This record gives sequence, C-alpha cells and structure tokens, in this order.
Amino acid sequence: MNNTNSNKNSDIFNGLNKNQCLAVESLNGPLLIIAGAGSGKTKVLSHRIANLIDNSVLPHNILALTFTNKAAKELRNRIAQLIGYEKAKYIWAGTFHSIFARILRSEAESMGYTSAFSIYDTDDSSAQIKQIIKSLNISDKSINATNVRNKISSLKNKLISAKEFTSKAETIEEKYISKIYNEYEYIVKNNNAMDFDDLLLNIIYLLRQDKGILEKYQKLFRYILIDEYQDTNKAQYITIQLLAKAHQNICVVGDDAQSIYRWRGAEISNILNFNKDYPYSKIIKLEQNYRSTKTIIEAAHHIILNNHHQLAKKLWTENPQGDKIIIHQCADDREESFKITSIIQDEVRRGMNYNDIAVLYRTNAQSLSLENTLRMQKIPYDIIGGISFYKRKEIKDVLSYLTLLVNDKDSEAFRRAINEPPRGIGLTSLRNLQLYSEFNNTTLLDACKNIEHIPEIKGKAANSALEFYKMISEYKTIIQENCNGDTISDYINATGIIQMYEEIASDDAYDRIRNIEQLLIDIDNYFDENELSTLDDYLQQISLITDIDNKDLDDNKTSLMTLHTAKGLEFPVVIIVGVEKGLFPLERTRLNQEEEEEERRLFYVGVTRAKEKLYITYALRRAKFGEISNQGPSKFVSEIPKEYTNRAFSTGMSFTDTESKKSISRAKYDNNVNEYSQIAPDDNYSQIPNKINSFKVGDKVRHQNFGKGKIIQISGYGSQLKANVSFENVGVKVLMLQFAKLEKL
DNA sequence: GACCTGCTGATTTTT
DNA sequence: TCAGCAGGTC
Repeated sequence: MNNTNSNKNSDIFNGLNKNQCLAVESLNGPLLIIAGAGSGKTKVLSHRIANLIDNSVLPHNILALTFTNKAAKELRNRIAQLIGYEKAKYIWAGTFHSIFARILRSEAESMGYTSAFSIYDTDDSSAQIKQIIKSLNISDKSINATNVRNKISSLKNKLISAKEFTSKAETIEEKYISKIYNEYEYIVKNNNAMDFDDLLLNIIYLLRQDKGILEKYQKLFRYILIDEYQDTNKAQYITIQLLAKAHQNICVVGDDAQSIYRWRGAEISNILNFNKDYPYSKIIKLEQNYRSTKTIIEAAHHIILNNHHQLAKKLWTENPQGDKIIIHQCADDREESFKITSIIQDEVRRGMNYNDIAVLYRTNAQSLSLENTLRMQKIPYDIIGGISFYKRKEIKDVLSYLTLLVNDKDSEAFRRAINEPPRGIGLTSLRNLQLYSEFNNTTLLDACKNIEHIPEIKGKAANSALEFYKMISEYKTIIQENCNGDTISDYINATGIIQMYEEIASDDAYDRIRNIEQLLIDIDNYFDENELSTLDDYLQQISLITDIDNKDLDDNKTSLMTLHTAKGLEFPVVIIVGVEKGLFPLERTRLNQEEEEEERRLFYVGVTRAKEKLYITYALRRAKFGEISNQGPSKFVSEIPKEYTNRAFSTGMSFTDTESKKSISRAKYDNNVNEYSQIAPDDNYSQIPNKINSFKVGDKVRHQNFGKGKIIQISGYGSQLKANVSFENVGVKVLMLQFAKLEKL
C-alpha cells in the first residue's frame, strides 16, 4: 500500500485542514499527532480509520484504544457515519480496559482463569484488602485499606509485582504492605477475579508468556491507534509497544498540556519520548482550534506558558475575538454561590440554555454549598460524577448475587451476598466457612453445601447456609437454561433483598428498592437487545461502565462537575469556581514543581472547555473542615494577561441566611427526588402501570410472602404510592405498590 | 448479630 | 463540618 492515498474518497477528506489531512493520509509507520484542545482530534482519528479501510485494511485488523467509554462510543459512532455500521462493528474500538478484558476472556484458560472471571472495581479491591488486613492481624493505625489499595495499584501500574516489592520493602510500613500485596494477589486470582489494574497487567503476562500468542495479536492488530496518549501508564505503554513492535503501524494522539492523571500513574514522558521510542516516527501538530474564541485561546496559551516541560506548539483560531474573561472576587463561598447563580440566570436571560453552561470545581466538596443556592434559585442542575449508580450498596449486593451464579469462586461476592438480607451467619460462622474452604480447597459456596461437615456451625446458621447454597444452585440451573429479565428478576426476589428493604420501609429503603428495580429493568433491556448474550457477558460489560456514560448532557440542566471530569467536554459558557490559593492549586502541591504544573494543566483544561464565555470566581474566605480560612486569588488568575480579563469585586454583601442551607445540604446524599436535580435515575419511573392506581382502602389482597391482608391506608402518589396492609399473620406492613406485586382478592 | 457512640481524617478518580 | 468506621454494649 502507498503511504499516501492516491484514490481520495471525498467523504474522508472533506472539511479537513491541511494538517488534519496529513494525519489522515499517513497510514503506515509510527505517527505522533499532537492535538491541541478543540483541534478536531476525534475527527482525525475516525477519518484516519475510514481511510485505512478505504485502503483495503480489514476492519478487524484495526485496534483503537481510548480511556473512556464516552470517547470510545463517540469514535465508533463517527466511524460508522463514515463507513457504515456493518464494517465499523468489526473494528476493535473501545477502552483499554474493555478491549483487554475481551482478549483476556478468550485467553482466560491459558492463564488459569475461567472466562467468567469477575472484575473488581476499586471498592471491591478495598473490601478485599480490608479483609486481608484483618486476617493478618495487622493493627497498625497507618495501614488502612484505601491507602494500601492505592499503593498496590500504583505498584501494579509500574509493573512491580508483589514478589518484587517484597524484596525491596524496607520500612515497617512497606513490609506490611508487601505482605498484604502478596496475599491480595493470591486471593484475587483464587477468586477467579481481576481488578482494573490486572486487566492491564495480565495482558502483558499473556503476551510475554507465549511467543505464539504475541504473534497472533501482532498479526491481528496490524494498525493501532491510541487516544489520549499522554495519559497512558507504564503497563499500557508496554502493551502498546509489544503489540506494535513487529509492524510499527502505531498512531498515537495526545496533548501533553492536558495530562492531568499523573497521580494515578500516567507518565507524560510516554508522549514526550515517543520519537525516541519510535525513531522513524512522523510528528503532526494540530494547532488550529475550532472550539473557542480568540480571547479564550490566547488566555489558555499564556497560562500554559508557565509550565517548563512541554512540547512546543501554539494553539490558534479563526473564531471571533469574543468576550473578555470575567473574574469575580467574592467575599466568601456563600457569596460565590450567589454570584454563580446570578451568572447562570443572566446567561439564560441572554438566550443560553441551562445545558449550555457548566460549573467546574477542583474538589467534589465544593458542590455542596453551590447546590443549596442553585436549588433556592430554582436553577435546574445535574451533578456529573460523584457517587456512581453501580457503586450503591444495594446495586453491588444484587450484582454479587448474580456474580455467584457465574463465578462461584468469588469470595468477595459471597461475602456481600450471604448476609444481605441478614441470614444469621455472622462473623464467626463466616470465619469457620472460610477455614473449611481453605483447608479443603473448596469455594465458600461449597462449604455451605457441606455444612454438616463443619461442626462449629450449627442451628440457624447451618440451616440458612445450606438454604443459601440451595437457592444459588437452583437458580444457577434455571438461569443457565433461560437467561432473561424474568428469571433474573425471580432470582433477586428469591434472595429476599427487596423484601428486606420493604420491611425497613424508610424513604431511604424505598430509594434502594427503586434502584434495584431500575437495575432489573436494565438487565431486562440488555437481554432483549442481546438475545445470545450470557449473564457473564452482562456482568463484565457492566463492571466497566461508569455513571458518566449514562448521563444525558442534552437535558436542559446546568452541569456541575470536577475539572477532571470535564476533560473531553465543551460548553458555550464555563464557570471555573474556587480559583484561590490553597484550593486551586491545592495546598499540598505548593512546593512541588511537577505537581503544580499538573494543577496548571488542569486549569488549562478547564479554560479550554469554554466555547464562547469564561467566568472565573474565587472567594476570600471559605468554610473548610468546619473552619473559616482566609485566602487570596490563585496565582493562576494573575497568569492570565489583563488585556483578556474584566474584573468584578465583592459587593461586600453578607449572607446570613443559613437556615435554608442546613435543611437541604444533605439532599445530595439522601438521594432525594426533586424537580431540579436528577441524581438517581428517577425519570424512568414516570411510567407506572395503571394497575397500582386501582387499589383502594378496604381491598382484600394477597402478598407473595406475607399472605392475605387488607389495605387500611394508602399514601403517596405516582411511583411513591404506598399501602399500609394489615396481614392476617404478620401484622401491618407498609408496602410500595409498584413493587409489592399485590394480588387483589 | 444488631445497634449505638465517639473518633478520625478529609484531592482529583477515565476503568 | 460530617461521613465512615472501629469498638463497645445489649
């Protein structure tokens, strides 16, 4: 094939600038594309892939890796638009984690896993580590599960195995960590599970363990494209090298100025040294920005100039000059919140929609006081990020029940499921089950099956352990034969978890039931759409998606999110808040040049999200950990040349109205339904079957578990419709009609 | 095994 | 300030 395209397909090159064309044309050999913010990176990637296919490369020979599902989805859509879905679907386009999981699944046996291995998220890992700390009897205060998990994760990202770390460990703390790390490695493998880091690591082990396998994938992935290359860690870097070694058809796209994940192992040197790793590489710079006004681009440029380590480039745009950046100094965080709401209101009055506006902050904690004010002023908003749906306790519990059906080795899933609802199997019984299973080399579930051989567990505990086993194995058969929304729903009902929350009957419990119900609806939809899929397909897929992937930025709501989350997005109006000393850049980065540069890149990312208007706010006083702290504007503010800014100062108004603040400040965590914020996926409940509206006081009914009873009171409305039912055998229960499946007698 | 209380420590978090 | 959890009590 020619390196330059002779038979230009007009669609592929339509609307591309010179450098974009160059990038799309250069098909063979190593290529580094430095793509500044808003320079059409995804466009270039998708058009380059289309061009590969236009030059007779088969879709399944192309590997395109991104960091987020969102980026992957967008890339896939754009490719499909260019070449049609039929061809596009064979391209290996996805996140590092999902593509690697897919490969590992098909090669699982050769690595001592089954293809239904579980994928542990950070919470699962932490829980497992907590368990290990307990079992090793480590009482050292400095050893806590989250810290150890982070430490182990960063070791894994640097490809340092437990064994290797053990030989290096010097301090007492390191020795403890190496002990935990060894145990963790062993247990997770034994659980037939991989954590997020393992997905990256095991690929390397797989490719290194067997030359045949390496060659197989080198041949398969003849053309490799990597998005956000500046964010790759060592494991990803090595995998890419292994795969690209033979053919060197590797194209990486990135922007060192937007590298903001150093703290989780990203090595900016990977992009800075690309031309050393691949000596014959071509470098193409995309410097024309199509997103922002001249003012914003110029300001961003001056900010990033303060960083020393970077690749030379200068973003420019043909867009209009645009408005100046407005910097608001506020007396305190209360006033800042009001300022933000008035900015939003003004912009809406001028014709913007709420969803044209984004508020970006450095730390999640900042969203709280902001939310209060937004609610009071009736501004519709949506928090992006934060607590994920899939991390909710009840969701994880239900998923654990499902996991046990496909991976009975998963002790983490077992531990979650066994006592939710409480079955009278406490810590002591659990420990005995564990001892038995370790001694006899069986799963915990098998230990339940053989409960009669464990004399330490008797009575109620023994009985319910056996029942637990029976339930799991019964549904394992049912769901293996017939995997769909109905059988799974039956199973979850049989576990008693919904009934448990019905009995608790608090608002919180009803929220949890609704979340479970939402999950069951999702599962039902999944199996409707993917008839050939199995339960482990579903579980692996779900374990790699995040909340953000499901957020609908098209809803007419203002988005609130951290600066990190905002990467890759754009909004006509952006408000960066809390740009003050000690908060942004964070206090602890003050004396560390590298960390400060990363904070500056984060600020740069924030600024370049704005298309038309940028606001920056800071407060002179802020409540921090219950104390008032005084600070001035961030040094970043003064790095923007004055010619691009307009400054506004505090009016000196004082806000003493703290009552309303208190009453709603918890709402975020309470997951309340309200008309201004969509935190839980509540909207799907607007379609309530009419059936439940037909119940009235005095009706005689039957409940699956509670038997016969009579409705004595009805309260709530819509999805919240509840009935107080007096049952013949179990007394009065409050039930949500939507889920109680009451039968009219 | 479930519940209460008092202590601790608190960045960012693509997967 | 305030959520999460370890450790004590019933």
